[in-house]
Amino acid sequence: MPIKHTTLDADLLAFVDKIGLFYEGVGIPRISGRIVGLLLILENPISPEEMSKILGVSRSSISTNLAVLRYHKFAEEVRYPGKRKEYYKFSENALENMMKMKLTFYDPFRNILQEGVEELKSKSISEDKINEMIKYLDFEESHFVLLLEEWKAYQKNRKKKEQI
Amino acid sequence: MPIKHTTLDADLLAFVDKIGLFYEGVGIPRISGRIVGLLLILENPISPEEMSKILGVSRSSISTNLAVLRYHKFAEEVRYPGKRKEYYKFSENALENMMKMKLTFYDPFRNILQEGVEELKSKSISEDKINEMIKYLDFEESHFVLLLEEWKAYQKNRKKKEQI
DNA sequence: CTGAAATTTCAGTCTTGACTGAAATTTCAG
DNA sequence: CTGAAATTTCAGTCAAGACTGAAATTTCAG
Repeated sequence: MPIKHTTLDADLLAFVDKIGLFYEGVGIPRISGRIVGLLLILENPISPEEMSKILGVSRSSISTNLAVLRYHKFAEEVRYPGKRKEYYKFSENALENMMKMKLTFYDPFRNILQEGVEELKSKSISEDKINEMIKYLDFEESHFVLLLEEWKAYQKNRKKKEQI
Repeated sequence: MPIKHTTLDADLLAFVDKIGLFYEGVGIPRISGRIVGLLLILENPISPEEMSKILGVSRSSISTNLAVLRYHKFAEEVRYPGKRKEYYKFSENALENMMKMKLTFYDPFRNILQEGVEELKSKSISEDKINEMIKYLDFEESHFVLLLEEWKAYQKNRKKKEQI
């Protein structure tokens, strides 16, 4: 049975808003950030309807922002049998998904550089700076692969400990 | 003596524009991206005046965009004695600087989370998701430190080879 | 199946911030 | 020092996109 969330303590709301501001500064809609903040502090899943009320934001805006959070696997849907409403929680593997996103973040950029170097060989351009950048991106990607592995291992280990 | 850059082959301009579009997609002004592209392919430093002409962008816009590229140590000023103009090149340590930026990128976010967990202890919030996120950020940062070290070592080694 | 309850979509508004041109300021060659 | 040549700043314009409310669509409890 889902829990009802009606309002939020001013301090908690402030916390949620700070996260929203950070998101905005990084070019991600502020409401997305505020939803993330909300999901972070709440123990139980919350419905879009409730988010709308707590954050003072239109229901439709919640809907579109949830769509992208869902798409990036940051927020996860939860359903309760007998209830028609959707509920959301902070995704189980949100952090792992976050890392995976970063892993492929520069792929399009790398493609541009790679194609550039290949197609523009004839022209009188300086290739070395571009090649160095490609090298750097590969370097970074390979490290993210390692980071991802280690994080997963760390998580697995941590969950084992919790069970004891 | 600086070299004059007047126009750019259509293909090269297309390459430069693609980089601009990637930047825009990531929330960075497109012109910044186009300047970076320009600096990447050119062998020799270029003046803001020339950038303005080649990119078809107002002189003032070049100026403000250069200011942020300079601030982030992506572009580097070059002066020629006897010439009043400034010239710019892709910064020598641009990639290293890029990495350093990433290293501190999440610091403000981490602070928000940390303060949140401390100040909001009394309230009935779920701390574990926040703590896990902090853990993740620390994890990522420590890996970036390693990455930075390795990149510097790689660079040093590469430069030694070149000298031979 | 049905229709009430919910979510999503979409056209329109509003806000933010990128870009421009003109004015102010700075920088040096002479 | 001087002033011409360059850069920077700033007010104003414009465009992109975040947010809203209403309409369309989807989803299930009954």
